[in-house]
Amino acid sequence: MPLRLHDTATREVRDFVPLRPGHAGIYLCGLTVQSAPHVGHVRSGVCFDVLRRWLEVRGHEVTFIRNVTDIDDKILAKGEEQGLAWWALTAVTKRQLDEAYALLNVAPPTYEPAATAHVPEMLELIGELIDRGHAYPAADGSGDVYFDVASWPAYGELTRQRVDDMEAAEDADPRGKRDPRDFALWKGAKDSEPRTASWPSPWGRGRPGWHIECSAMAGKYLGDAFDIHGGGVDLRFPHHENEQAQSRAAGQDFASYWMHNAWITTSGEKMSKSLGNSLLVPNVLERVRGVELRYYLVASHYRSHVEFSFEALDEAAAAYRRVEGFLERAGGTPAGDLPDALPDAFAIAMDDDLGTPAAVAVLHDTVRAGNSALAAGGDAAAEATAVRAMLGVLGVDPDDPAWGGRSDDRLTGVVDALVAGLLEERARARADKDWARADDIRDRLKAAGVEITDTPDGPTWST
RNA sequence: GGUGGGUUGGCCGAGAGGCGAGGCAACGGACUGCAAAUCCGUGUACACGGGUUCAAAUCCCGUACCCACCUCCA
Repeated sequence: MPLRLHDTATREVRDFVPLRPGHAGIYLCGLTVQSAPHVGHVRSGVCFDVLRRWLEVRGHEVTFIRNVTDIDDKILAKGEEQGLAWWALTAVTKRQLDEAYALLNVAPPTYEPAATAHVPEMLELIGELIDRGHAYPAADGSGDVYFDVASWPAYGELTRQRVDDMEAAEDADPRGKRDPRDFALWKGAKDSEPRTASWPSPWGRGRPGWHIECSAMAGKYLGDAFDIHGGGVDLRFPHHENEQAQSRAAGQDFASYWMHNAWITTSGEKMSKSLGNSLLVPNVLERVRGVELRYYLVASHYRSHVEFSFEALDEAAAAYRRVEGFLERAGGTPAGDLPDALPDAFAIAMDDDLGTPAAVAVLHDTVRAGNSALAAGGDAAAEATAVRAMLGVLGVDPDDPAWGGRSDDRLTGVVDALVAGLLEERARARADKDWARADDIRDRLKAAGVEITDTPDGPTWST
């Protein structure tokens, strides 16, 4: 059963055939580091982290590149607004982003190139496009360089749009463009902009356009042809269309597969800063743990719209705790990840364009089977191992050190001793049939966040 | 105007011609001193109107509503 992935370019789910057997190269458009990340931003990171994990299970060595856009109009504007140097703003925002990814157990990419560190590569690519007749410096002396859309007949193929049908942007400033649809490869510096935000080029000082960054960096780290290019759906046009046009016009094959994750909306609308701070990752994590948020994201398909709600988030957290509860009851499992322990149905679901919802259903089926075995007095080691293997693929294994593990062993020891004392007291009360006293102890522990579970082998507790 | 996606039970969320994914919640039963946890059981859901078919949530036609992109937004 081959792994099949949905390719936006062909609009179908097709077999994944890597350019080099046993290897997969992925380029994911990262974020523009101009503001703190919200839940929607990290969904992309989580979706492609799951893809990466699954490719690895399937025996591929994965080279995963995720860029950082650290120079653009908004960054300059925001920096000025906040009285910060633009590069100071991006440094702070980048740290927030790293933290958000870490809180959701999104593995760091193989390499994370920053746009500002790759200006020479971009200039080289722009020069190549000019030489080939697909780009031109603006005639108005602005120092801008544009891609010549009319010179590339395939333009529009990724999103299947005809150039003539496209609505020209109303606010498009034609400046030195030959056609309003031509887009900037290089933007000449303006006097109002800080000098640190421009670099020398054959066309005068300036800075790169957005699209050229990704073409240059993907080419540098993955080569002229690579397997998968990913990002959010909104990037299909113009960003990805433009990237593909540039790279192919420069003679590169570029991506074999295009994968796009869907949105998270709130109140039916796209998440944005105007909706307030409530959905920033650190704020959401005041309500649920990182692993629970990640479970919520992974439980729906990456190409499906998710309407974010705290109610749904709470439900997901409850479902996840059920799984955790099973693992605790089942006792320990052998260490290490065990792809061999993955149920077939789980693998089939994942092979079908990362069918995480069906995969999660298998997870729950296995948990129920394990719980049944335990309820019947048997052992559930096989189920527990399978569950942990599945959770590992989804990046939500509770024992993954990424979640921080036991916060403080000494403290845990202290609490354990205190709770043990109270449980002994309760056991005496129960033996005396002093139910009021027994229940009082249980209620007080519960109020403190300690849940008591009576088992045939005596009570256990968890937080 | 062009392009793409959607509308599934109280809620979330899969599926894509026949066999009721899974979760959360609810109700009944088992277990328990009572609970909790767990197990067992309980649902004739697929926007609307037509059509095709032995069979439609799934295909076709039409309608309504929603969303995204065509602006340097994951």
